[in-house]
Amino acid sequence: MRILLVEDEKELSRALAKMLAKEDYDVDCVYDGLDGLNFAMTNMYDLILLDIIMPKLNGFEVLSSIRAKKIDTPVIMLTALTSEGDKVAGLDKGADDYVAKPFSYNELSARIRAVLRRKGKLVSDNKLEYGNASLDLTRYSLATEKGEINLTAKEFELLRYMFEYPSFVATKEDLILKAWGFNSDFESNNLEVYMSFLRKKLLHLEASFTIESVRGVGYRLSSI
Amino acid sequence: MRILLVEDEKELSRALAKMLAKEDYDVDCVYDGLDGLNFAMTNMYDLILLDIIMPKLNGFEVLSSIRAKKIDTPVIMLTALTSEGDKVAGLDKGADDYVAKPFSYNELSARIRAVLRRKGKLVSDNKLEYGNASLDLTRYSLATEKGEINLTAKEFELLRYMFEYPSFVATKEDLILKAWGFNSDFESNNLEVYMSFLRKKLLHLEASFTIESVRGVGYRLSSI
DNA sequence: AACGGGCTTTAAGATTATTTTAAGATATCG
DNA sequence: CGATATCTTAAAATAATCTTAAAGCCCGTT
Repeated sequence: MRILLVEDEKELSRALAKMLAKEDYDVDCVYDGLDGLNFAMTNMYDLILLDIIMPKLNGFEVLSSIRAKKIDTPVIMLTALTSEGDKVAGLDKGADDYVAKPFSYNELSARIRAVLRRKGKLVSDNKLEYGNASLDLTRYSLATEKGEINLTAKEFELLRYMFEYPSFVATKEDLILKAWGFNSDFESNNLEVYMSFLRKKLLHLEASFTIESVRGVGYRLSSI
Repeated sequence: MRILLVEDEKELSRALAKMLAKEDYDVDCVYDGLDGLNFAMTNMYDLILLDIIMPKLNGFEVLSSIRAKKIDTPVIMLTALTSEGDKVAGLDKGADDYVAKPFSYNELSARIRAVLRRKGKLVSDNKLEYGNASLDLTRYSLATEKGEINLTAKEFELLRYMFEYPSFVATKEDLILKAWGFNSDFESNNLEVYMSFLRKKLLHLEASFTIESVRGVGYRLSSI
């Protein structure tokens, strides 16, 4: 999941980014409202974390602008303001949730999952869905109406990435990066072997979709 | 997309050009403000990356001059100056964004996309449109109201180039360069074969335009 | 320290999609 | 009408990907 973090306190920003990365979110950080607005406009994020008190444009202004442009990316406001009035103002302008500083990381994490779930990006607290299948992020398993099957670590990372960005072609580079990490100058056909494993499991579960290969580029999910 | 890079530090320039090329931008490099201004005046770029501290004319001067001539190509200023004052000055003079050195490549890349999108050069983050068709850069596919069809790597590169510069005649040399790379002294009719493939797919999708051939020169998109 | 089980990697041959070649058909221009 | 350029199609060549089996590795257990 891609998260845009708009927060002018650099230290807090860095700490949050690190923790979010640890939970496998892909995070972009910007440090003022104007950049926040510009980045939000690319419409490529699954969630925006938006501070209120910031230079140039405050969080409320950013929120109003992006909603005015019909960008419906979910937004969680982060703020030191604790009054109920401000909270209501934010929700009125189209925020999806509101977290008062100081907050615990666990609280933020839970609220992020809650919002993603409400917006249909996550199914239940820790599941991703595509077609008739559901990928359980806590159990490393994949299920359809035909049953549940366990995935190995590599299978899981690969499928998870494709489930998170189901409309994209996942490039081979990105997939290798996700499952094997940085300097994996793969001259082997390992990725292909794993795609074969996954396809076999999808077939076995009678999934309503397949993994298509896009020659020279990567793989994509595609409904049958 | 065509980018003009005006940057006097040759090493940085070369590194940036390489990375931008990897993301399929067409980059022209110049190394001082005067050349920057001259090239910008051709009005053929989708974006200008403009250093501030440069020989002959500095970035602010270049920017003022091109805006005075009603050239509205988007401009992103690149600079070592970190003061807010300079940033504001640049934005006041008509810059569209401002990136402080040192910057990460990801940041620049995201800002470029944000600017192109704001300026209407990109439809959403990763689609190009022409007539009733939309070329999805993340899916390597082409869609109209009749459906979606997958493109092979070569088909995609060729059509992408024509979608990016729809008002121009794409010369055969440029198209071959894009799809096959440098030393492709093509004596074959490969390009024509691919144009035939593409026309067949456009017909199948009931596209509102065709690929016209311009005898002796190349091809152009043309509404029916 | 040896064993076993599951996961991961390697390797090789089979398969398939893409790309290239080639040749005849069709169009354009002076 | 020739001469030249382009179009279309099918078949051949190429290169990417698939699949399978076996080998290697890691980790917990004995």
